[in-house]
Amino acid sequence: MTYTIGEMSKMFALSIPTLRYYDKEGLFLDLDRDASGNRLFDERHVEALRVIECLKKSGLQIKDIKKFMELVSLGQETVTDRKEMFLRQKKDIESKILELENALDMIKFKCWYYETAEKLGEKEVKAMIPDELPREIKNVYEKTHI
Amino acid sequence: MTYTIGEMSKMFALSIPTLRYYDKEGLFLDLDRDASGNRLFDERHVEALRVIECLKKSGLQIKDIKKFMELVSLGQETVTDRKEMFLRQKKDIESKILELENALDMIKFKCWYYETAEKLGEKEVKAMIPDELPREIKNVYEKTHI
DNA sequence: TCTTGACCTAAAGTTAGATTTAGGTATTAC
DNA sequence: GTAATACCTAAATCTAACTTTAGGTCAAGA
Repeated sequence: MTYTIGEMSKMFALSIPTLRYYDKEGLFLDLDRDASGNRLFDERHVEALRVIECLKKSGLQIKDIKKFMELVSLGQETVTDRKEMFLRQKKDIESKILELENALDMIKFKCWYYETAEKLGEKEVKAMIPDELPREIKNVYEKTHI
Repeated sequence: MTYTIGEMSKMFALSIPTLRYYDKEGLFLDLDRDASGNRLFDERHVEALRVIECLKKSGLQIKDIKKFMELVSLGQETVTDRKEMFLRQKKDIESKILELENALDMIKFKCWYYETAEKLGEKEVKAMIPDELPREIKNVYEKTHI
């Protein structure tokens, strides 16, 4: 079963030029062409693209994803390198999640701040900081302010 | 209490040119200068920078952060707009966290895959997919494959 | 006095990740 | 036979967010 670039584009909601660009950057291994030169993607490329999307989300650059693909193409002897790359990426993404959770705390504080400012006015909310905050809000406030 | 650009730079681990760039882009309200033209930051700018860092993490562009700062400068009448911006940002960051958690599932699968491939060889691991995976791994595999 | 360090500006350069443009081929539908 | 559709390439352009460069001011210390 093979897929055209248009089918891949729909499957992953990525533009056709983006897929060509990924190909040019060396992200697809063993990407064959049909008689007229059109790319023929298959299940391996579908899986590759799943991994690419996930590595991109976790903050890896395209050139580093390419390096990973090169390791894949070298076969069994690079299994340990690849494992180590994913272990690094795991740590990386875990710390990204923590960072976002901190940002979320600040945002929750600001949501409370503006909801209260709508009712009482900004001056009054400011006067509540930091001692007269509701317990819940005091918590997130302290997490985000030293 | 005021701070020089160098002090702010250390406080937030941002380069001095970056702080000047943020200033040029209009991210700092009421940023005064001393007699020789040096920027004089104060507590308001410290708090602004905390918010800027957090909005940047949550994916907002500098021009949108600027728009928010413009709302702040318009005072009480924009409180509702600002509240709505933070509510949107809250949703946004929550979905970013979910996305990262999905990516993490894929990465956990790949960590298992390569750990097992180290022991048994890649061919053997591939043969275990999808029916003979350990329960835990089958779980994350299924979450990331259709 | 002079030099060191911290600041300033405007403008050019950089990088990643695409997107756009311009021109061309191959297949199918009418 | 021609028009629409889906693909192709190479090269130029774009955007965001900085960073670098080049040249200058100002105050303190040796």
